[in-house]
Amino acid sequence: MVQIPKTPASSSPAPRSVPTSADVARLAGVSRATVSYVLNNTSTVRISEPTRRRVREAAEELGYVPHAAARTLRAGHSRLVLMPAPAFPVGPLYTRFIGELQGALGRLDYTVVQFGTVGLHGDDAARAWAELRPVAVLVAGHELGTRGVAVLRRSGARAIVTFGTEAVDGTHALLLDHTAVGRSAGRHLYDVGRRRIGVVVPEESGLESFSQPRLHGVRDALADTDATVTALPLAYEEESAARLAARWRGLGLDAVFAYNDEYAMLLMRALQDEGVSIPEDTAMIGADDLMLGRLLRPRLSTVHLEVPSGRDLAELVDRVVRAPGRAPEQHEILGAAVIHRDST
Amino acid sequence: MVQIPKTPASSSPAPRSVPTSADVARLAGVSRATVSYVLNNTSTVRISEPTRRRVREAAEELGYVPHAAARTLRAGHSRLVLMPAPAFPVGPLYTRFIGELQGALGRLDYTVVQFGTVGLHGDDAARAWAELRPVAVLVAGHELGTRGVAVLRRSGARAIVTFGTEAVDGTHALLLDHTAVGRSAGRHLYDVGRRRIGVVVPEESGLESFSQPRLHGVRDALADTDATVTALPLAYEEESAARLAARWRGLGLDAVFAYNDEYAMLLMRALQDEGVSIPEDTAMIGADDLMLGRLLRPRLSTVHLEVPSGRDLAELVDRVVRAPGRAPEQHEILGAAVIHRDST
DNA sequence: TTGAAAGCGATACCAG
DNA sequence: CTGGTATCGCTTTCAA
Repeated sequence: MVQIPKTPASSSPAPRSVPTSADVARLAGVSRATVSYVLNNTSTVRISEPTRRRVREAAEELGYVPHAAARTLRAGHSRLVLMPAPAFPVGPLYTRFIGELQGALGRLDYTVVQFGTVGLHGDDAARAWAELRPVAVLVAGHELGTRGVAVLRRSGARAIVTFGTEAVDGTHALLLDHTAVGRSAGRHLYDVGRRRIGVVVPEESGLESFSQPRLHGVRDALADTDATVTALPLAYEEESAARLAARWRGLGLDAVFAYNDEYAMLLMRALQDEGVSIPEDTAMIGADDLMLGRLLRPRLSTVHLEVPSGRDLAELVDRVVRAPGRAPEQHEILGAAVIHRDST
Repeated sequence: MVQIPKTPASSSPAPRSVPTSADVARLAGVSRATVSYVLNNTSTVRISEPTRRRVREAAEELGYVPHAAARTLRAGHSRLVLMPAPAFPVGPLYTRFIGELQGALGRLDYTVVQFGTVGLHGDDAARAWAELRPVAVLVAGHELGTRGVAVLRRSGARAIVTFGTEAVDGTHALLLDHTAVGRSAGRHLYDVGRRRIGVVVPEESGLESFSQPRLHGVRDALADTDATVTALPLAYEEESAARLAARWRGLGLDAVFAYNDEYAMLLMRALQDEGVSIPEDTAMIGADDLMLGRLLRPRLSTVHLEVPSGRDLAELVDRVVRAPGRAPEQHEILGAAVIHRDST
């Protein structure tokens, strides 16, 4: 790591103690109850305008900030919507989705928080989340067992929304059926006349839940045809791609679905370095519709994923929180559309 | 958005009420105090082994999960380390950093949480964070004014660590001096014999705090030379790059620092499509040392950023939390090293 | 070695 | 319209 010289700067100000609503009440000359009424705009009770002003001014002057833990304790539940922080680099798609979700839920007065999950797994993770008594949890289905769901439910979570390839019992499930991605890719390659089709399967761990369904989707799409499907393990490194490219002609493939655009770029480079021409010798399609696909030559065909907007999910969460008795729903939310460019 | 058909599934289990430590005590036949002692491994008090077991079994059987809010309220502070969730796509570098940080702080028994910040700014954001009474806050310096710092301090935050281009008063500052990146790039281009140097400045908002220092760094490095520096506004879109490439020959540049590897890829493509050859006509260098740079042809020279590991930062946070009286420190943490490949 | 009880801060009854 | 006050779940003294 980079050197860290130590440079003392200005000294910190005297850390006065944290003002509470009692302090505000004292300064405003009212009771704590009144402070609470005013600051929460409680409508069931009428407070005179001068009193309101005095309270607000006192709060302002003291720099009063309500104590979320106290409120949570009293209320029995927080306004926290918990989701795990992603453990891998996320693309613009996901970032935008999260941003929308947070914005929308924020407007509905929830607090969205991404929980650091490194080192915690299964039921331990569920317990750690439950300690915060979140009102809702959004989580990948495979991170949550039946026990985890029970723990969260019992700890007061009103909405548990899972996403992944299969529904988790007792939760609202958003099904991301990646076989659809593979099916689209497979069908497209078949339609452009290819019959010996390779499918890149990343060797990086953590990607299996995407890569396997994508592979199976291709198999699915080509099951009743004369086409063959070959799985091609590939690590996200130049050497791995070079090795695969070196034995490419021996494989006798005329098309490849490269898992996604990034793996496609890696493999395209290696193949071109080997003198394999795309799309003439081998057609190639990626997935995710990243900018970089448009910057490759030939321009990369890709499978564009359609996911719901963060706003839609926010609405679902709010609906479930407010009607917690509702039976869990399952939503198929992953759409796939081929974007045909020059590489196929 | 994708269609969402509704498919009811199994009904949810009976939502029993949340077990508290009192329930555990009752089941184990001990007092609540004893439960607390056992579950927290309090060392100042000795509990018999059989009692410990009874308590633990009771907790297990009830699925007891402690209530973080109650604990926080009692303790006067949480173990929460708060940082804003990034509002833009982050690369592998940042993801790894966050992962390490969370892991390391988790091992020190802190809970790292990324706070959804969309729609909140300045003092409002600081107040929202303060409500959670975090023990530490990690935040980009420009998101936090003097008032924000005061609010957080007063609400009990023991460590406030800012990162950014300049120190924020009253906080421990991690200085990410991006001028160093520009300086490295500028010096390198000069060293390989280039004199008319362009610097890409992204038009996307939110990137100014990186792009401006990088630009100034180049100016800095070339201040006392015969080289010229030209700022080149560029949006991350193909058309914008095409427009820039179209007037490239008129600009008469023999080198360009492309802000980072992604903008470099965008511009390289556009220039090559215009028939500008790299590095002969124009040398190009990126930054961030992404995988994609190695996949371009020519392979992209780049500025590799050296940032501290998440572990180092975790250690700093822990140290500051435990010795809150300490004067704020300023650390220069950004190292920059040129990786010379084929594009310069 | 264990238990009783105070109290953290905010809220929502119920009296006045 | 406003003020006491009990309450949420947990930790931690102090007594037994």
